[in-house]
Amino acid sequence: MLMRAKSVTEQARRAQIVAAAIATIAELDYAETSFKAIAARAGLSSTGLISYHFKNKQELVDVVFADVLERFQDFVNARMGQAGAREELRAFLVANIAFLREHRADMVAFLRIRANAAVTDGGIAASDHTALATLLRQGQEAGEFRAFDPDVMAVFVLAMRNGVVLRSGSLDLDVCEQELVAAVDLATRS
Amino acid sequence: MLMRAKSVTEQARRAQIVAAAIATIAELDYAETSFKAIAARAGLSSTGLISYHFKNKQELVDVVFADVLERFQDFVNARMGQAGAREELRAFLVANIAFLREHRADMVAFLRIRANAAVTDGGIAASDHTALATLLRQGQEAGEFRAFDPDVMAVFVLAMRNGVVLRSGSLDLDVCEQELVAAVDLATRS
Amino acid sequence: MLMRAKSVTEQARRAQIVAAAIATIAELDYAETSFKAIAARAGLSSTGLISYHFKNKQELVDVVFADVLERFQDFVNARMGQAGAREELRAFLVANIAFLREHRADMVAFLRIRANAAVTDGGIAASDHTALATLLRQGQEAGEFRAFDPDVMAVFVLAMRNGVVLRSGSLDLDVCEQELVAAVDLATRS
Amino acid sequence: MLMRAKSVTEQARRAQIVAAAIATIAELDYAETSFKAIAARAGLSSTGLISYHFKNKQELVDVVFADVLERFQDFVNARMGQAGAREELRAFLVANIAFLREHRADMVAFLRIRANAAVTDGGIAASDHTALATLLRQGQEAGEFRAFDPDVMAVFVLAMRNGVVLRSGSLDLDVCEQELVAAVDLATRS
DNA sequence: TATGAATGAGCATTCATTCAT
DNA sequence: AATGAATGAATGCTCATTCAT
Repeated sequence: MLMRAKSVTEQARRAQIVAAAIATIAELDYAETSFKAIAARAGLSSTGLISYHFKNKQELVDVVFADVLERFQDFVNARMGQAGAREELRAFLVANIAFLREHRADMVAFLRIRANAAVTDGGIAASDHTALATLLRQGQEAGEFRAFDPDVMAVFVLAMRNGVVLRSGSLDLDVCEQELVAAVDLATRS
Repeated sequence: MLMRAKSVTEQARRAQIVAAAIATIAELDYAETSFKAIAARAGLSSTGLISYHFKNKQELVDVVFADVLERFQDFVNARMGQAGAREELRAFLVANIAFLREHRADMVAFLRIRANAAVTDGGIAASDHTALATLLRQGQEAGEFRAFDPDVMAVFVLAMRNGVVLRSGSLDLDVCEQELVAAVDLATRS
Repeated sequence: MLMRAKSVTEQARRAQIVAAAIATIAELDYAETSFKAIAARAGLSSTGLISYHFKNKQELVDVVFADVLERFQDFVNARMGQAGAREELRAFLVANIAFLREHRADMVAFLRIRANAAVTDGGIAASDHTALATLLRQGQEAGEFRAFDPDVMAVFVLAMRNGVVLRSGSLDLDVCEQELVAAVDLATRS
Repeated sequence: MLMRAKSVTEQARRAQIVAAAIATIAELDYAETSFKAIAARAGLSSTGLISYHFKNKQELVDVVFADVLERFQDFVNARMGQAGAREELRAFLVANIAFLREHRADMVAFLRIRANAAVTDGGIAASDHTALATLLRQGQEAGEFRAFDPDVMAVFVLAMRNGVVLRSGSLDLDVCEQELVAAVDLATRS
């Protein structure tokens, strides 16, 4: 696939639009997120500019999704690498809550995009799940976790985190973090 | 609140449209669910007929939401009423999965509507959470559950169930049920 | 033109619908007057009944217009027949205000229909004007009125009355009657 | 009230649409005036363009109304400023007929909009009446006019003018002007 | 006759996208 | 690269009218 390298200003503009799109999706509903609303938030004078920088709305959504995912993964990965699987799982959860604390809009936008299943990629979208399932499996092999279906447990853990994200407006995140770590540990350890 | 009794045909048509709306929301995205798509699925010749039977889109969505919620609650309540809180919680989870098995589209539609926050009611929408939090609190007082924040734990439990619903296309529900019951029990019992 | 005689109940229903249409046009704008609004005011269970009794909306409007006009003319004619033209003109104006006092909705509806030029008839619509112009002409020939264009003066007189009708919500009709009689007399007498 | 300055093209398009709206309202009924009819008259390819330039139909109607009113008032004011009240009243009437001669469609559209009471402004809509009533009152104080209710007389005078406007298709405006001036003078002078 | 369900054209409005500048 | 004007398809909704019962 041949594609021209993007210039610096081009990249800056795209980043600006992506940021505005995230803010818009997090503030309004996904269904209410229009180019007009994004352009207003980005201080752009025309929605045409969004179409100029992104092939279509789908591409913009995909880029937003990938952008948040990458920053999320970098953030979480930087806080993992613990010795044991239990500790690693705990670190994962703490990192998730930490990211949520600092980047609530990003996580909300991310979940809303995923909920509306508009992501074209597919592969990337599931990477979250796969990595966690792998960690759980390794912990089981190491005898740190009890016997359970790692894929299903991964669904559970990520769902709990998502629940916290969607309720983060009305919940105390310190309490959530503590309870989440405790509950997951109880549910998984051998 | 005065309202004329609805005729049998009227009720049948409304039920048909509600069913078509559920199917549409479950199949397409919530954002893509238009009167046209619903009418097509219901075999109606005109979107005008939907407007004839429902004041506006909001009312249709509200009715769909309330309809699923009522059937869900009847279904679950009929399977609860156990002696202890641990058993009650288990029964709640089993009933949830059983409903999902039989009415997957309903649950998906329900969650998608709630995710897009378009429900006018408000009170009803949270009843799920409140009832569960109360059960957890009672279990704690009875000494069956360990100490945790009941509201946060209710968020966790419902989030896990939601995770199963949204993944139910690719997961084995028997496994999910077993794992869900086990995980929640481990996370909550004293 | 052959047409079956209308039964008594048929006539009663038509009269009921016509009355409801008048009330609706007078209360709402002409543009907002729908079959639904008329049916509601008539206590009818279906707009289909209006279509059953009237070929289409145009016919209903025409009938409403002719109905008000006929009652108006009967009312006014019963109060005219004075000796001289000046007295006759005065009687015409007094009768107009009297009709307005008792049948404000009818006159408002009448004017609104005419303003929106939806009347098919044409001949009937102008009869008001023709009769008045004739009276003015006769008064001129009798030497009671000064020289003026009778058609134009008829437009003036009817316009003044219309102005009173449209403002009758906020004006004192006793004052209006007095001023109208005086002004028209001054403007016409020789 | 903050609003971005409109570009030259923008202003030109808006003016074009306003002109088309006036022509449409004057030609068709007010009730029949749709965006489609206006777009056709303006040579626009899409009704969407009207929505692009005007927030909604109400704003377009308000702008049309204010536009005609402003041009009318400028036109009339430029022809007034006479010494006495009688002369001033006469100048007002002559100016009205002159404007009608040159801008019949504008006046018809204006009256139709007002008749259908769709004007949001409210304040401006009545200025016509207030100014005239004031002139009449001043003329009475100066002894030029006889005793009458100035508000009612203002209603009469404006109603007469409106009558001429609505009949201007079938009346000789020269005759109307002459008769109007004479009739009003007779009805008001002391 | 009367009902209310059904029809399909029409409405204003929003939207992503294109295009000339 | 950026603007904003233009396009036309799509949306929810209303309407007069038709039709089976």
